[in-house]
Amino acid sequence: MRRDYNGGLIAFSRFFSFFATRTCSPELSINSQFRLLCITCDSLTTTHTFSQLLRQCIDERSISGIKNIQAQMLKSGFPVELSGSKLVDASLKCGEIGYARQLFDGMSDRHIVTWNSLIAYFIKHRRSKEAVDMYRLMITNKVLPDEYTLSSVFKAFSDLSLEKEAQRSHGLAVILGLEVSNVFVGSALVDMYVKFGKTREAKLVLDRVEEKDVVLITALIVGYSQKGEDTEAVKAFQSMLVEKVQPNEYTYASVLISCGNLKDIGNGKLIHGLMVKSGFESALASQTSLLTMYLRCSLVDDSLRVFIGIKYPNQVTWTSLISGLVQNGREEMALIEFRKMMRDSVKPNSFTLSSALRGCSNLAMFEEGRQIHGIVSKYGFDRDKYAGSGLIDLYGKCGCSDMARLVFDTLSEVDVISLNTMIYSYAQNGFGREALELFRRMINLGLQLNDVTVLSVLLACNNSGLVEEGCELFDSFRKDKIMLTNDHYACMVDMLGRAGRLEEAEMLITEVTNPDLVLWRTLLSACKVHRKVEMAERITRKILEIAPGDEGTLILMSNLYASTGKWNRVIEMKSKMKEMKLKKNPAMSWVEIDKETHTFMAGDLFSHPNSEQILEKLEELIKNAKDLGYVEDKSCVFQDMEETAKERSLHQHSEKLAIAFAVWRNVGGSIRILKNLRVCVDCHSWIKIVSRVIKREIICRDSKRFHHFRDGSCSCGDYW
DNA sequence: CTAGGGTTAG
Repeated sequence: MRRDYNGGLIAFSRFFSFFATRTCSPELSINSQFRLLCITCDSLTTTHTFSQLLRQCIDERSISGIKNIQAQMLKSGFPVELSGSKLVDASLKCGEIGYARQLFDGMSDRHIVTWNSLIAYFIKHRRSKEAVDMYRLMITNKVLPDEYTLSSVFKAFSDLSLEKEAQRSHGLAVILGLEVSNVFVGSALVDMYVKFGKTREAKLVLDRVEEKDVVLITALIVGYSQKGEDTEAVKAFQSMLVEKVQPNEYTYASVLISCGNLKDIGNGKLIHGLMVKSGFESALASQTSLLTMYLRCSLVDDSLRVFIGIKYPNQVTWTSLISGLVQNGREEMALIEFRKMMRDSVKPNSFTLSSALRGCSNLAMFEEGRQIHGIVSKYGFDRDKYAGSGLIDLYGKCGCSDMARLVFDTLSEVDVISLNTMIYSYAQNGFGREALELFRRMINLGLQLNDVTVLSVLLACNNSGLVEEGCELFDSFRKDKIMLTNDHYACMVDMLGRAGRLEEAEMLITEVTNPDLVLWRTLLSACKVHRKVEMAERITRKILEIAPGDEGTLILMSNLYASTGKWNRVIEMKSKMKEMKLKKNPAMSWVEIDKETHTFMAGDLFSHPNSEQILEKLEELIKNAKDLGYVEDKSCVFQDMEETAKERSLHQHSEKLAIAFAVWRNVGGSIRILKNLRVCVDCHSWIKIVSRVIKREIICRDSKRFHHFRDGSCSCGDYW
């Protein structure tokens, strides 16, 4: 019966639609068309007439058309309440919220659709506060929300963190039975609880929804994925397949991120296959997630293959690629891709910039980094905390803590991470007092410190010889029951060890439940500094029990024996290393000149195209230094050889070659050197004197910290 | 005439 009625209505409106398109011509104004139609139709069909005309107004975005129609309705005595919601809807679609609101306010009796349209409009334009206000007004007007109202208003609650009110409305959805019966309401609820971080609640809602669909389940997977409950995300995806719900591009986009987080390449590849099979391989967001997944699993080649297949990568895609490459130690390539992105006129955002900056700072590429700083300013991210932290990190790792501080002071919002980065910059560069002052400021601001904070302050004390302060802080951290990791202990062992308090350092290790290799090696290197052969041998036995033939340990012992003249033992160590087929990491230095990075290896005098000039300049610098009192320190040579050969080997250290090259190229400003190992005592005293000779600052970042050589002295105070 | 889910970061 009812179906017949509906069918009749549909047939009628089809007929009318035909009529309307014939009657309405673009030459006539909406006004005259309306009059025309009124003449040809009786009042019963007027509602349908309106629909046709309004649709045309929407197509033409003509708010005046809508106003005309309303005027005609009034004139012909047609009650506005009957068609009010259509007028409101048309106004909203023309982007005229003001007029829609005016209409709404003028109505004495409002249909629920009117309320829903307005709420939906506010949600769509992220005007959550107004959406909630409208919802509240609806309740006070005793209008009962329906499935449309509820499925949109929940987003506003999560946006505004209105948990209490959200719960009350959830209760309403339960009472109305909509939580179970309407999957739109269910998904909105799941999404809301997910945004509140309550995946458990979200799952409970999902379980109650009768007919689960792809959106509902995806909303939960997204929740798990974003909260780091990645195993749950993958499980939910699998059970979705079991229940024969087809995943779509949104689903793939989120579950793949979880596979990446888990480094679960097995499932990752499986899902990749599924994605191709179901035809979602060309959806950009899924492709981006796929790219991210391969990068997180360190499968750089696979990720590049995915990237090549992407026709129009957007900002997010590029950012994912650039940050992933940096994470995999492929900084140079990351920066090339960054340039390509800029060339393709894809705008960078703060994520992109902070990743590109991190690429620069890892390689201490000062010039390149400064150019990116220019881009940061150009796009207005100077005060942004993400881009800002990248800049602070860059300047810190290039030895300019002053510039890092300048950036830090312009940030619009200071948080734990930007503070950590700044403290760490000071720490690396040996500005312990400044680091501690910032740390105190952080405490005063009431910010919750984390493990990076702890490491940064301890490192600051360590690098500035503030042993007492360091111990006090460490004790206070222990007292405050702050989670201390092996890294924190290693820092303390290093600090105490360097200060010659070896027994205390060893005591500290016994406190650690699961001491790792690094911890013992740190102690061992302290033994080396203080030439405590017996203790070193005891520690070595301990290490070799955990890790037989550990490379670092054998090298350290070999060097210790060398510096105490026990050459027989040195040979013993070396043969042991040969047996294990271990080779020492070659010592390398890098220097960036005119945005080009030059690499130097210790003892390698010929591979650089300008070796001749470099050696000439080096000889000159050594002579100049000797005139001012430089004498080779042969304790830095760990091989038994003739005295002159020892001198020669010292002269071929990679940092000396790099500095000679930079001086020869006559670079302006400070000379910046990056080293993979730590700077030796001989080079350290040589560079000090050279900095006076050439009247130029030399900044050397070794594997552990910075040395600023200026006018014959070093910022580390000869303590490193 | 009104409704639900995604990808990048220090």
